[in-house]
Amino acid sequence: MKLSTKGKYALYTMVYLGQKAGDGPQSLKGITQNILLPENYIEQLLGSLRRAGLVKTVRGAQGGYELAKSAEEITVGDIFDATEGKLSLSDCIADDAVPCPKSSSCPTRGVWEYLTASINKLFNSISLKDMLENNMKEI
Amino acid sequence: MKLSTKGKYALYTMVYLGQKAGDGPQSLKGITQNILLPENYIEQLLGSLRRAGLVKTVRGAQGGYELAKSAEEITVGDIFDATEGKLSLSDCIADDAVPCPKSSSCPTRGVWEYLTASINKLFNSISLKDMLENNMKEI
DNA sequence: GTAATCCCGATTGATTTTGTCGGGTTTAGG
DNA sequence: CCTAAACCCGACAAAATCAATCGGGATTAC
Repeated sequence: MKLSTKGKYALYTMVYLGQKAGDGPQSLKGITQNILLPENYIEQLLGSLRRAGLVKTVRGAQGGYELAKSAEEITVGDIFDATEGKLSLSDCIADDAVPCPKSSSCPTRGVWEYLTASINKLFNSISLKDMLENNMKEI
Repeated sequence: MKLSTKGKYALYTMVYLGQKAGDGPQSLKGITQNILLPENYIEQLLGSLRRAGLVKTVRGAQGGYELAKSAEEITVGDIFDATEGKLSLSDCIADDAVPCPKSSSCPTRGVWEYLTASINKLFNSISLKDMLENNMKEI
């Protein structure tokens, strides 16, 4: 079980924007020169983050990206959802899943639901602020 | 973020073997006719489960697969580890990772460690017995 | 007007996933 | 001993996904 690089890169990007919060919009070029990741790829991720309402953009010259809300209001779960798509351990409980014919009797269904809920709760319990302050130990 | 079908199929298979515990070895053909998954593919997964010490096999005619230990002693984490490989949200903290040059200052490192530990704990907290008895609610 | 910058869809190469296949080995039962 | 049932295993292949790359369009500060 792995996370794709999207979630990982998006987290790096958001941490960087968090560090620069209040300093005005950060250009894509500036961001990627700092976090050392492919410019065009990060651009795509920033698009997802924008559409999810996590960053806002200023277009045109001197434009760039910045956090759309405070670091307390953004969670790891928000960032993963925006870039990796909703957590889905088993299709049978995904939002758009066709109902499985044996769903009522399936002995693993409860497990998927429980695991999905637990992991989502975990992801949503960590804010960008926690990361910036390196608060992981006490959570 | 998704689990591959390996972990999912392996869970189905193990639940089936748990239901048949005590009834002697179950043939691959019998297993897959019940859980309705591709025979040759499940065979591969059973190989991984065997090498991980979760199932044991009886070779030759009338042979088959059965749990190698009691359902209490097998966890979801064991099954996922055996079939999907160790949980790895970020390479930088994997066992075989080359140490990242900026590891000490990386603000996301703590997050990966915390998330990985939490999810592993979650996976290890659910036994095959819990699944068989549908005990998820109370965990 | 122009350069800086974001926006976005299409395409591509690499990798991983999800199987399939063929033959080898083991063993119960007659 | 023979045979059929069954596991074992490595190689192969199709499909899907990932990780970018690219080219051009739209917006705006100066």
